[in-house]
Amino acid sequence: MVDEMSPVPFYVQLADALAKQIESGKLKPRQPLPSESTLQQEYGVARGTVRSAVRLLRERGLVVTFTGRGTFVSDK
Amino acid sequence: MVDEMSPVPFYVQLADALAKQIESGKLKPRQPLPSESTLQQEYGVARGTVRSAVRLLRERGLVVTFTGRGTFVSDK
DNA sequence: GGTGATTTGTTCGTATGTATT
DNA sequence: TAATACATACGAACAAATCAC
Repeated sequence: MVDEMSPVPFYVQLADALAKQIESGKLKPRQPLPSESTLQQEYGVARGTVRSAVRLLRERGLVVTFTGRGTFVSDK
Repeated sequence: MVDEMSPVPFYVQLADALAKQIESGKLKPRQPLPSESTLQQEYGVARGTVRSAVRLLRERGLVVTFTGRGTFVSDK
């Protein structure tokens, strides 16, 4: 879930949470992230918020996304 | 782009620019306007500003808007 | 090959909050 | 106070690509 009281935007909180899972090895290279719909439900946010978070991860080079397939942890 | 120094609000400048393209025939009846997101980037303004501009055009009967599809130049 | 479900991509609709003028 | 402008966040509809069967 996301911290409603934090001044940090939800999409940044979510991006940070996912980045942590990637850096800790919980999500490994080439492995898929949960789908947008799954992340929506797990974190209790709207799809647009999930997409903003994933966009950040993409901009940081942590993940790559393919239409119709999903988003995957980048190779290092 | 929009003129930061002008006393005219951004959304009015943008509406005028689009109206000009419609009246000049550069944007023809039934043709779609650029999306809100495209106009944001092209003119360097926020989405709310784009929406205010398009609202003006709608009030003038120059365009019609459909959810999930876009905004189109009105038939005359 | 075909159909339906899943997943991401794109678009507009709406509401709230903040800052500035 | 009111108008402008930006950012965030929700929802809805539709499209394109892929997958499962």
